[in-house]
Parts: sequence; C-alpha cells; structure tokens
Amino acid sequence: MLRTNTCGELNIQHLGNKVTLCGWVQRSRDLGGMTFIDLRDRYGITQLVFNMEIDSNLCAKARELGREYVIQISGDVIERSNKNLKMPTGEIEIKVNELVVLNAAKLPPFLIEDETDGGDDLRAKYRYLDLRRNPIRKNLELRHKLAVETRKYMDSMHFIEVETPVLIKSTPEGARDFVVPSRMNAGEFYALPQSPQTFKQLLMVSGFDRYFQIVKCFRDEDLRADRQPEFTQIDCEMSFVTQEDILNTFEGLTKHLFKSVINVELANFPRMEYAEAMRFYGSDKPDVRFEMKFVELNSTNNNLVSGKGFGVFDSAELVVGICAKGCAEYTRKQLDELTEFVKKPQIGASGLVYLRYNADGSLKSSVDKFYTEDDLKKWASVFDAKPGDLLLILAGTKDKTRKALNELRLEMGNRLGLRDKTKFAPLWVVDFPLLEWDEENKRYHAMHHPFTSPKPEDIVLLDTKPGEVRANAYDLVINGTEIGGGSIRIHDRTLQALMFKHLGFTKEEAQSQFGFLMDAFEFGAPPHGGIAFGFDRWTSLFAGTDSIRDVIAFPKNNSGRDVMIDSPSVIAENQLEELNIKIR
RNA sequence: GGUUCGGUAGUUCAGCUGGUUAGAAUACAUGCCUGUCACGCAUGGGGUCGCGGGUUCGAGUCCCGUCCGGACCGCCA
Repeated sequence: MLRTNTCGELNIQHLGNKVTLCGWVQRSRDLGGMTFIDLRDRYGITQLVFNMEIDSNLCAKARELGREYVIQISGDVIERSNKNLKMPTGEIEIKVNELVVLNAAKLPPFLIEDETDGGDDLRAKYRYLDLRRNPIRKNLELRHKLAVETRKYMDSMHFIEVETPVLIKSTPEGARDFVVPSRMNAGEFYALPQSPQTFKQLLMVSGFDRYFQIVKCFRDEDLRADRQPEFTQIDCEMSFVTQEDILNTFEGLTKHLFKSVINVELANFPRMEYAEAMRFYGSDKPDVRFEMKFVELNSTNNNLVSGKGFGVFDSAELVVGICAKGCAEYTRKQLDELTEFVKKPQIGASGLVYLRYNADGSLKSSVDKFYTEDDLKKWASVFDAKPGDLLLILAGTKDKTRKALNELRLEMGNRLGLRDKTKFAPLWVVDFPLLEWDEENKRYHAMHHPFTSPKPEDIVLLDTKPGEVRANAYDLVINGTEIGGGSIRIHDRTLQALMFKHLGFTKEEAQSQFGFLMDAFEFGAPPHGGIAFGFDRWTSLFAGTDSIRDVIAFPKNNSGRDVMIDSPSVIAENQLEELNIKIR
C-alpha cells in the first residue's frame, strides 16, 4: 500500500503516529517561512505543514506543488497550534518529512471546490474532475447506500435478484427502442429493454415467487432534467399476491429506505384514486406537501358562474380554481405575472380570473362587471376562503384546464415556499384507467402497459366504454414526482389475447411479438404483479438535486450526447459492412 | 418537431437608447510574508465578444441564418 491512512480519519487520538498519506493537492497557503497544503482524497482533507527553518529544501519543493497534483507524503501527526474545529481533522496536521510527486497535474479548467465556478457544459466534458467535488461524490455515495439498503431489505423479504438480458426484441408498444444490429443475423436487430417486464413475468411462471433487480433500462425518447436515455430501475415482481400485498410490501421498502438512508420516519401512505387526483390536483402525480385543492365552479348541481353574461365562463366545459392563502395583497404586477405564466404556450390557458378576498372583507375580482358581490361571496364560500386569500380561476376544456391549473398550483406552491425539499409526502395513486385514447393513431393504447390487468368488475365495459375501464395499476408519488409504478398482471392467455385485440393488434401480430409470454401463461402461470421504481429519481429526491444527472456518474446531456467521450459517433465503413447496414 | 433562455478573459458574469483602449470577481504567474485554513499584500499576463452574413460612418450591442448548451411542450406503454 502506498498509504497507511486516508485523509479523512486522522484526529487527536493519532498524535505521534508516523503516517504516509496519498492524495490530491486541494490548495496551498504559502506564508513565506512556512507552507500549508490541504491534501484531499475521497475521505476528507488533512493539512500538511512544511517549515522553512526545519527543512528548506522540502519546503521549497512543497511550494512548487500546483492544484490537483497527486502526491505521497510521510510524516508525523502533530497537534495544531491553531485548531480548525470546522473540519474533522482540524485538530491535527502532518509535519512532513518526505514528499513524492506521484503525478503532476495541469490546471483544471474549473475549480475543484464545493462551490465550483464551472458551468454545466464544461463540467460535463471533464466529468471525471467534476466527480472529485464533494457534492457530486456525496451523491454517488448516497446512491450506493440506497442500492445497498434496497438489496438488504429485498433479501430480508426473500426476494432474489436475477439478471435479465440486455439484448432483447423490439416491440412497437411504448417508448422507442434503442436497437442493436445483429452481425450474425443480417438485417435483424436486437432491442435494448425499456424494462425487464416480460422476463420478470416469465420468472414468475418459473416459480421464482419474489424477484427484484437493480437494472439499467433504455428508452429512445427526448431527455429532461429527470429523464435519461439509459436509467436505472428497482424492478420487482411477486406471485400469489393482491394489489394490497404489493402496496404494503413496497410501502415497507420505501419506509426502510427513508429511515436507513436519510433517517426520515414516514407515516402510513395515503391513497388516492386516479380520478380524484385528476379532479382535485389536475395531475396523476400530485404534490401533496400542500393542499390548495381544485374547486369547480360550474358543476352541474351547483353552477355558480354561468348565465351572468361572462361568455368565457358560460361556454367553458370546466371553470375551476385554487385558493392561495394570504395572497390577497398581490399587486397588479404579481397578478399580471401569474397571467403571463398561465398563458405561456407550455401551459396553454388563455387567461386568468382572480378574486381578491381583502382583509377588510371586501371582494375585488377581474370580472366584477359580470358578477354581483353576492355571486363573488358564494365563490369565496365554496373555496372556504378567508379574508386575505386570493382565488385564481381558469376556464376551458376539462383536461387542458386541469393541466394548466396544476401548473399554476405548483407555481403558487413554489412562490409560497410550500415545496420544502426536506419534507416528504408520499402517496399511492390507484385505480388508473386501463386504456388511454391516442388521438394521433386513432386507437387506444395501454396507459401502463399491455400486461396490466383490468379490474374484474370493469371487464364488461371493455367493448362499450373502453376508456372507463379501470386497471389494477398504482403509482408511488413522492412530492409530485412519480417514483414508482406497477400493476397486477394478466396471467391468463385468453384475457391477454383480449387485451391485445383491444389495443389493435391482429392475432398474428400479438402471437409474433408476445407469443412467448402467452404460451408461457398456458403452462401454469401464477397470479402475479409487481412494481418498478426510478432509482435515479429516488436518489435525486434524497440528494435534493434538481436533475437526475447529478446522481449519475456519467450522464448524457440534453441532446443525448456524452460530451466527455463524444458519443454517439460515426462508425467505420467496414463495421457497417459487417453489419449489413447502409447509411442514407 | 416546437417554445423559451443563454453563448464576452482559464472560469463565472457585467457591459444601458449602437460611439474612445471591452470591465469585475475568481483562477493563474511573479515577488513579499512563520500559524494559515476562502490566508494577506503588491505586481503582471490573459479576449477571433460561438460562427457566417447583413444594416450603419461605426456592431459585443440591431437584423437574418447557423452551431452549441439549459429549461420546457410534444414524446416518455
């Protein structure tokens, strides 16, 4: 070993020890007669001291060291005369006797400090340097801890981790596949898995009972702060279980991870039906750290807005709003900002109606000329608004308006500081629709995936009202982020074939793409179901980062590029030939 | 495919309605300094203002195009 200790472990107990340390030069402070060097490794920083009077040659050599030089030193652990209690090793320093430069270093393109001066692009290009910084290093350590605790818990519950193949078969359902050309089978392609879905179901048929895997998945879709083309899931499946069993088991996993990784005790998770989530939050992943639930003003049995001459509300399918507590003081400018916000093309509302319930009890709205004070009082009352509150109301078609109000609600949550990163509000969203109408292709597609089972009592609706069939599907939502999702699967060939039929597959297509699974169902498939969690998102939630990039060692940028290794890249002509591929 | 913000020193940024030699901080280099720990002080070097075109007497600044990056919409079973 080139070292006897790390740079993070020495303290007052080690006084008098002769030690050898290796690490990177974080910074040096040359005071003339003496020079201090902060030596850094993964574990911490230890101060080295060189004294001109004791060894002028050695001290002169130390002065030559630049940032990020890799050095090895030997010396004695001594007590500092000026202690720095801000650092764990701050009571001691090393009086160096020997200094070896193991490798010189060019000046890094950005500062390797907690508060770096480097921008995203530059840090991405030199990711290996960015990873030297404490914040990123800590994120990866957190990620490791999360993986370890996941395996501990799953093992304790008798799940076994099984690896499934990465070179599999492309299917048209769901996201775009990444494909890999097969050299030995000219003109044919593997696909990288979007998830190990069918394999884990086959493992259930094989009798493995309880499976999990921390596994890379691949989707060829545009990136976001929380979406990478390759990402990691905690993928799980169980046999002989109901939805209730799965929710309980994985609520247990979630609680275990919160407790063991970030020392947070969670109470039992509330549950919310999908329909309720959409109605009161306009989202299937509501952030329930704060209330601010939607209130509808033109419901059929209590219409408070129509027939008063305000055309926008009269013609709207839905008039719905939120109550922002204590915001009646908002200025014209602030209200204009909110109006601009909802009118952004990404939000898509055409305007915003407000109602100030002033502290003195008076009411002021942007639609005063259409509504009497009495009308407005009724509004305030259905919102349960108090003097000092502000109502924000949108109108339009149902889906679009809910979606826009969801954005506005989150924006108000941000403005009011209601989205505290240190608070965690988990929620099970259940009873998702089985199918979703796809306007572009004029057909239904599976909202979760085609292996999800419908609720038995809703199967009769499949032919008449397919959009109203509910599925045995559930999502785990924490702080407005979808952390996991799953379902009770179909384990019966006939029902699975029926599903494919409703999804617009011909018998032949279903057989050629998923015949292996349906065949397997005929050999004694147990009832089963499962869930998968976004491992990157979960780590990001724990780390409090804005992007999952900050918890991935070597992430891709917004355009799906790795700017460090410069991929993707063109390949040689002879490689293409071998693969029987021509580039247009 | 679309919306939007940005690209100026190694780095992060400022640079007003177009007008002298493009600034600051930090980093870096050199010198001084024996208890620093964001050390201090002094001095210094460092710029294709992303790229191409246009308007103008004059463009970092205005216009068009393009490339790159961020956020978002579409997309993501």
